[in-house]
Amino acid sequence: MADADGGLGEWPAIDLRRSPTVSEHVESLRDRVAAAVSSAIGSAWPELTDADPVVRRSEHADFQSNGALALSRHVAARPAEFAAELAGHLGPGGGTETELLRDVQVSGPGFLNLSVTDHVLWEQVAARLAAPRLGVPRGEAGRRTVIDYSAPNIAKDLHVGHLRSTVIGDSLARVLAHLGADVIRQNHLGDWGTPFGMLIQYLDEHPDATWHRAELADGASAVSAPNQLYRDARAAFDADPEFADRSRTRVVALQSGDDATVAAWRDIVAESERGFGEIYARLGILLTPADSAGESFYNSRLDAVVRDLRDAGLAEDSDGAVVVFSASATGPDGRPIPLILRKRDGGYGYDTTDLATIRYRLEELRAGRILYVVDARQALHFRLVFETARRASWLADTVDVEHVAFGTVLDADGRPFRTRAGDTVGLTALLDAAVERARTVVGEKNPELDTAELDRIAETAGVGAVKYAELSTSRVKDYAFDVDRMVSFSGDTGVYLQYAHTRIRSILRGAGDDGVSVDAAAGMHPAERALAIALDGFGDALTEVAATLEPHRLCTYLYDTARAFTDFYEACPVLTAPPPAHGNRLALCRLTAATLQQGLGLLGIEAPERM
RNA sequence: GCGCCUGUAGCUCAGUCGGAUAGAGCAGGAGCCUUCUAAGCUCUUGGUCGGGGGUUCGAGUCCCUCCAGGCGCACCA
Repeated sequence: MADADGGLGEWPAIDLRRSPTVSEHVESLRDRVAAAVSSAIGSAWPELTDADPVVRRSEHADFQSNGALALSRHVAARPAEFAAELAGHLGPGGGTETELLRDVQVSGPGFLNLSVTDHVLWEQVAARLAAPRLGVPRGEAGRRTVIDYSAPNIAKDLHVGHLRSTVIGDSLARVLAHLGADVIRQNHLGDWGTPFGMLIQYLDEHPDATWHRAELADGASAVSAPNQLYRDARAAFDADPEFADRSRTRVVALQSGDDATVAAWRDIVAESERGFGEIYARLGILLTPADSAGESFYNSRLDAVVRDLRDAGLAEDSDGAVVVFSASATGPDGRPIPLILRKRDGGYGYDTTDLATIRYRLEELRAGRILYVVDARQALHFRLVFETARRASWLADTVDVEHVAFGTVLDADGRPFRTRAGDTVGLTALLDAAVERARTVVGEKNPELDTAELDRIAETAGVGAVKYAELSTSRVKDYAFDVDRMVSFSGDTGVYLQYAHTRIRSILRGAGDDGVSVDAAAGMHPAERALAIALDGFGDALTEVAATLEPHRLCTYLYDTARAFTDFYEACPVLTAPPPAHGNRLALCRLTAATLQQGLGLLGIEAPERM
């Protein structure tokens, strides 16, 4: 399993013909080019100092600046004239950037096509290989970030509906931590409420029920055992009104702290958490019981939430309940929508609990950023919770609180998976199907693998395929759950990335342990250029993920990079190349392998040595 | 009724404060393994970017409006 930092190993020291300054942060070429253009704009038009030069990757050159199109009007020039003037302050024959830029061309209505020198590209490759963490900036350093994700219900199986929150939240935790954030993971378990009366009462009346993992026969799924208990108890609850009454009495006993009842509750929670732990381990999810802060954790804080909102004048009595009416949202009757702090029967619901979570994370965890990775259908709920927290002055403008929403998982018929209904696809069954498929494919492609390694690779590929399928599409859209597509191993899939990585490792094994020497004076094949430029953008991609909280941008980046490598692989022999191409290409291989391994690691996906 | 989200190739999806002929994958068609792993590569077929207005040098992207679908809106969480 990859560690929190993506599992990047040690790399041999490299020998540089022309040694650049080795620093932890290697500024990306895009940023360097942008700085050069910005500087040229400032020297040509002092009033435009600090204007955005709008430097992007380009199909027509290495980069392009679109700044002239928008900026020219500020100095009463035509865009093309502006661009031509700007070009004169850049590049060969112009300014002082001959080292960075080899070509500057005005094109179209005022685009500035910018190409960097081979020299500076090789230097970037060498610098990233030499730098810790591939030179990625620590842009999130010092920011304490709480991430709430996964949140399964005790005594129920994790199913496909939990997959998005779990996988997306985990990847965000990894990316933000890698960029230096102080990440605190929170697993908001559904570990409290009326179902527990039913479960505990059922156990009390059926002492012979076998639901602990230790009691199960070999081969039975320990994960499902508490779920079976839940189904049995539910069936009894629905069929027997007297049992239902006894269950309700049991809920009261739990809430009032009855020793035997609480002990039974703890037992059920602990057993379920062990089951979750098995799935998390298999999926490579970082969550541990230490990250659990479920509904029960907030019990002792709920009274204070109600009291303080009352004292603040925000809460009021309504129909026997205590509520806070929204200042911005209205319901079908035209009246403000309430958050229900205390129900008419005196109980608390999830409105109160989530107010307690945000308060705890602000006041006790001292968070600077709080992320709730939760289904998009909860959007209004979180809007009201955040609004109330602001009105109560718990939440200041300096803290970033976001509902990281994701679309609903639909079944093959386009209907949402129901949490409460049975017959959802369990995660274990899904993973087993993916791994089985992978086992077949791996066995065909690579028959000489022994059984143990075949099993290991199939697990890595199958689990990776499922996770990549969840991560590679944009968050907010609903999506149809399709097992066949998920375990498909061709095209834009996790397996493609893993496979690209293994091809590189194969080359590196063939090269032995030689140190890599980069000759920055050497020329570059077009495929080498494209690969080097792609590799240089790793930090930019990660920074974008941290800002947008969209891991699919990292997937897109890695796929593009793997494709660039594949082009290079087809066009540029490595082991048989003469110097200096041999060393330079080996350096590209090393950096690509490291970038893919690191990037996959930040998605929570392993990068195996062989497949 | 109000609010939020979505609408891009047959299917699944990308599309970077608005940028150059709208890109991938899958599926369909034609090729490529004496050469570092063919889970790959090359070529090819396929588009009124839901419709209509507007903003400007330029709109899939921003604004307005309509259409279609999904979700949410008091005591389940």
